[in-house]
Amino acid sequence: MKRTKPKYKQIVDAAVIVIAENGYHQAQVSKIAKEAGVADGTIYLYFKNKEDILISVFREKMTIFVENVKEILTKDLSTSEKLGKVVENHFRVLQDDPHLAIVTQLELRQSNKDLRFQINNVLKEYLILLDNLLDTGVKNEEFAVDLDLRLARQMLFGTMDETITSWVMNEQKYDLVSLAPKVSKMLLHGFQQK
Amino acid sequence: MKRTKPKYKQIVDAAVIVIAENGYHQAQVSKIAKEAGVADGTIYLYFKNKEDILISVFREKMTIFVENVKEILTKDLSTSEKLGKVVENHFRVLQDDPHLAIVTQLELRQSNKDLRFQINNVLKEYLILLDNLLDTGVKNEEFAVDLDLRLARQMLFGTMDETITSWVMNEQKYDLVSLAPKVSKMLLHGFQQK
Amino acid sequence: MKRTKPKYKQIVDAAVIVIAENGYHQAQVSKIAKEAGVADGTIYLYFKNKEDILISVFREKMTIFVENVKEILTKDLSTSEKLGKVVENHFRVLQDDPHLAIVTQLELRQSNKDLRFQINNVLKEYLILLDNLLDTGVKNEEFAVDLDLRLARQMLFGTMDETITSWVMNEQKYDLVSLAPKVSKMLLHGFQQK
Amino acid sequence: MKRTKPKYKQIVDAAVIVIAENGYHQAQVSKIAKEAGVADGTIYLYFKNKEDILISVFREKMTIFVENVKEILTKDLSTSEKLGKVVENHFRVLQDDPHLAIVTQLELRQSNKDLRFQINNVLKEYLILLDNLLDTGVKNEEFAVDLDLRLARQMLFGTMDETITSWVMNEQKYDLVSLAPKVSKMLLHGFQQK
DNA sequence: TATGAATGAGATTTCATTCAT
DNA sequence: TATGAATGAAATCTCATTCAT
Repeated sequence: MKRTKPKYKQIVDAAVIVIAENGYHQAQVSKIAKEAGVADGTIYLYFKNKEDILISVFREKMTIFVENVKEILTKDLSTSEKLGKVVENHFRVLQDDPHLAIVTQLELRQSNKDLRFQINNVLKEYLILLDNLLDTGVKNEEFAVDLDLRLARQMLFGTMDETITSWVMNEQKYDLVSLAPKVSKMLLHGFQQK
Repeated sequence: MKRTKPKYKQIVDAAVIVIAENGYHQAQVSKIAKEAGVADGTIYLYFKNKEDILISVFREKMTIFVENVKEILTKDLSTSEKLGKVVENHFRVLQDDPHLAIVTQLELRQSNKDLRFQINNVLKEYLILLDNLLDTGVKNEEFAVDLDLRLARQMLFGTMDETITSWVMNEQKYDLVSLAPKVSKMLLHGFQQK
Repeated sequence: MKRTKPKYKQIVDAAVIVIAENGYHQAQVSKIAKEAGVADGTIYLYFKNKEDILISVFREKMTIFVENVKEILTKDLSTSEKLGKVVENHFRVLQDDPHLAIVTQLELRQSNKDLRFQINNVLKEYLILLDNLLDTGVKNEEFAVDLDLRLARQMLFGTMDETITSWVMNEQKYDLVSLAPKVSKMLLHGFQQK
Repeated sequence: MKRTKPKYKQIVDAAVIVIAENGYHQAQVSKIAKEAGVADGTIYLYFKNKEDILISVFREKMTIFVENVKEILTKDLSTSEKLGKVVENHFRVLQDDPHLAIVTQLELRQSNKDLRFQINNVLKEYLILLDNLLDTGVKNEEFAVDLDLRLARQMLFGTMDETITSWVMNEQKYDLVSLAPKVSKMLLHGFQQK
């Protein structure tokens, strides 16, 4: 279960491609192995089972979101500006990796409850960062003092998620990132409630 | 493929129960048949295949949402007030039918891409009503004139959806309907953008 | 799990043939199904899993031994004569069904500990009958009064088992049943210990 | 394929431990290698394949039995007394090495027919010694003149084997060696048939 | 000699769907 | 209409063995 060796990364990347191109239920281990250029059995030197591959895909890729957002949060910007950057980042990461967008928005949701539970655990770290951001906005009075943090975060995440899913289901035909400012603007107005 | 005979409804209702109680992947046709009190083969006199049962579940239940929203839209209320009623209705219908909430928010999402595309088609009628509502709000200047209708609707639906999913994943432990006013308030501020 | 329908018996009989001809580890479910003239899946309408087929083979066939011995025990014969008949019966049943002999003496012993534990449970009924026979012989003073029943039964069963296994490993080349009198005679002398 | 180097013995001993503790089917080559403190690949410098390890286990351990029996046969004792010593030796060797008892009586019997045929070949040397002993007993008229040597040996070995297997399956809870005199006595009466 | 990462063949079981009755 | 026994395709994972170092 070495998570640093290049072969580990090879397999994770192969999994994203195979799932995106074949769909969750047609992403057999043998297909992933072939795409990664290894034998079927080799997969099991790096992953406990198939579910472990999928959760790893999500964990590895989620890192990008989390790292980026962490960096944004350290910047010398207003909370509103930071929120704008967060939305833009979320859209950009997925627009830049169309395979990943399909996997996170459509395919990985077909997983069973167990796997989704694990995915949610990974997601939690990201959601906490969003919570922190919103909390800061309330504290420094950029957002309404009586803002319900949980609802606000659900609005933030739900809006981004639905926007991206629609974009993916429309076959990524339009430019997602360019919608970020409008989305941020609406969300900010919602949070400001002056 | 008679959709009026009582047995048709029996099977749809059985499907909701079986899926809610066993989960999507454990909802075998034979279980649904047993719950409905018919033989496995009988299912296929009323439904083309398993997918057809699931899409029917969604279609039948969606009717409630659509009927309620249509009625709300005919009322003599401001667009903002109507939007509040729509959010409350969405929350109330699912709070009143916990099985249905589990099925729509968690279980049916595990279906494959094909089925989800079909579900989205059924959903479209509901989304169009939301679009109409938002459009009216823009036209009568309750909402910002430059509101991007599609994004606004994605924010509206995405927020409601994420809020309900969180509630279901928290085992429906708190009162969902009582959150509706706060959610509406945030959304309205977002749409007004004065 | 119908154990009376003809298909159940068909599958058990097919299993004996397939195991005898291919060996335990080459007796795939699909081979058994083919030999029985049913689809692979049909097996699972009658058996919980593969292990259940194998234990059923043993249980069904063991019945013959048990029935025969029970009948012998009711006869109006001396204990020594009954013991002779028991040995002869044991040899005859296996000589008459060469496939079964291979399965019980060689193939089924390759099963894992779990299955062997279950097989031993089935065997126990037969061993108890042997115990009863020996006990009667002690009580009516045909056998030594200080005979250790457990050891005596282990000698009885162990001798029969080893004799048959040797015969099977010699490809059943000689007449097994004709050896029964000599075997009984030795055993009886052992038990009598005058 | 050096059978003298210490690593060869290391591996054989490791195999006995691993099989006894994990069972035949859970005794993977990698486990044996680990227990022996060598790399998986190293095994194949000393053994042709896995089967070769197992047969070697049997061959190495069988030596103890054979040596002991050979020594007994040279002693200045009656055939009956020698037979008593042989039974006692057989019981004692296995009682003194509980791992070995489990391996020979339960685990190695799960091997496939091929391996068991090879094991029987190794066993043959031991069985020939038993044959010789019995033959001497006939020649010097301690045993019945018309004793069927093969059957007598099958009774001797089968009885010992069944007795030990029962003891192992009863988790070696009672003293096996102390049963030897009773077992010998029964066998001797069987062979004497006066 | 020794290593251990990589290989890849192979089989049980599930379950949507059919069809003879 | 209704039944339910029968079908059969399809995929994860293990582990003995190899071979480059």
